[in-house]
Amino acid sequence: MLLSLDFSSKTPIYLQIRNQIILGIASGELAAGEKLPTIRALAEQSGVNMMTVSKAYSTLRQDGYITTDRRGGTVVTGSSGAGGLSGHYLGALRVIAAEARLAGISEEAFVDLCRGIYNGGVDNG
Amino acid sequence: MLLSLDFSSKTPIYLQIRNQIILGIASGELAAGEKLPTIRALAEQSGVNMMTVSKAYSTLRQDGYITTDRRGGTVVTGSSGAGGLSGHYLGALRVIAAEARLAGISEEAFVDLCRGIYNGGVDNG
Amino acid sequence: MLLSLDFSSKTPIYLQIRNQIILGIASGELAAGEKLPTIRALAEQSGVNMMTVSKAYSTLRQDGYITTDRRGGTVVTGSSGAGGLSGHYLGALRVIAAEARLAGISEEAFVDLCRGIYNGGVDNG
Amino acid sequence: MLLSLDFSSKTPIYLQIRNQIILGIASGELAAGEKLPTIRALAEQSGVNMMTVSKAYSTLRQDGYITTDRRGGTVVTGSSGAGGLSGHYLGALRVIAAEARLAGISEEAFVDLCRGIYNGGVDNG
DNA sequence: GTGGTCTAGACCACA
DNA sequence: GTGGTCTAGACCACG
Repeated sequence: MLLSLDFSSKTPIYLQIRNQIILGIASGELAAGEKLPTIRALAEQSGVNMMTVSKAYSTLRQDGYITTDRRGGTVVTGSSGAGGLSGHYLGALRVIAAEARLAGISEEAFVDLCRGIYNGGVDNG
Repeated sequence: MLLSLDFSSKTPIYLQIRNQIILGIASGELAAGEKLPTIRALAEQSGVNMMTVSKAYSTLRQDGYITTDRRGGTVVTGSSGAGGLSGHYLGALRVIAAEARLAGISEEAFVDLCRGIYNGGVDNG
Repeated sequence: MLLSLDFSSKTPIYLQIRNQIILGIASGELAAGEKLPTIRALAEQSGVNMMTVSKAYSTLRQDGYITTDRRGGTVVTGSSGAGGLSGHYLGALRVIAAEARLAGISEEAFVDLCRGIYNGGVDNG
Repeated sequence: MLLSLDFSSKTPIYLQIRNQIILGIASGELAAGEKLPTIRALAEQSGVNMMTVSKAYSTLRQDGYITTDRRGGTVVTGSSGAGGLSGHYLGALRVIAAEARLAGISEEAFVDLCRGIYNGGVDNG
């Protein structure tokens, strides 16, 4: 599991870490029960501060994607407890769909794109 | 075209304005050629700073959704110049799809959701 | 609204801030809609770091006690969205009740204590 | 007396052990004079480090709930030496009551809850 | 001027 | 050795 961070991106680093870990879990690259690197290790390996990684882990923990065992170590849970997409994501989807429409993407093309992405296709992170 | 802004939202106000205008265009509520309110008018009506509206209009202009003619009028173009979704949106879609998967949403449910949203269903903005 | 922090306490400073603000809201000292001090102001006034106050505000925001208006300022919401006490608090109550029993406090004395505290009595923070 | 420990809980393991033993004493499951398992036995049975159990026993001993005789046996005392709730617990109660208020729990509901918990009701540990 | 984010250190409780 | 917490600075997006 290697992270590729864009330090000049507008999305905060801790969110980039969070997102890539979620993608890793969804793609199966990170199996449920698997141990994540320690905060220190991931921070050094990625060239960011411990607290940044810590914040990423905190949000993942809050959303139920990972749990930290007090005896040391952070482990992948495998699924959020939620039963549906949050309203925030629905709003984002709505805007994306609108932009797609205006960019001339047909309904079928858009739906195919969504299906492909759901199945892990459409490479590059 | 009434804007509903959430001042306690995590998304910046100027982006909320931008997004809602894009949604308005995509839904047909704002027709191509239609004139948008002046910055001052929209700012007053919405209770936000003029700079904020200005920034929203700027990004819309940059993306080709609106144009400003010499006399200062702002009109809807009707479609972005882009031929596809920007990489930023692809990344967002990828994360949304991953979260959906982990929330237990099946491929078909997700695709149906995307189709519904593309067609303007799934209410509330 | 003055905070009294115990820097040698075992409970983290950000939690002490959080707790005292919750107590302030419940006691009515902080009315719903009232503006809280800025992070910087509270940090300086209390002699702690900005990030510590920031963390306190973040947790309060997550629990629905306050909201931050993007136009600047943090405002008291007045009530958490929750409908009941979290399991964590139930566990804590259980231990407290057990300790009270073993300390020789009778059922009525304990219940009276709880009632008094609910009504804001039993002074000192 | 079986311990159920949550290694992903925010409360330290040694405190979970301590709390459950106190609950056991208060509920009568652990009678005064009864012998507790050795540190080693409890550690092995629970899958935690001996140091952790040792720390739990130490705090219990400090608070007067158990005593250790010369031969190493640890027995239940049956009541803390204290005559009232410690200030720490009063503070915790105050916060819990405030949160309950803000969560919309009425005085009577809260008092009933406290009474029920004092009497050992409201299941699950 | 506001909050959000990040850094480079540091200390401490826990196990 | 692990995560949690804190500090004293700093930069940036937003409004």
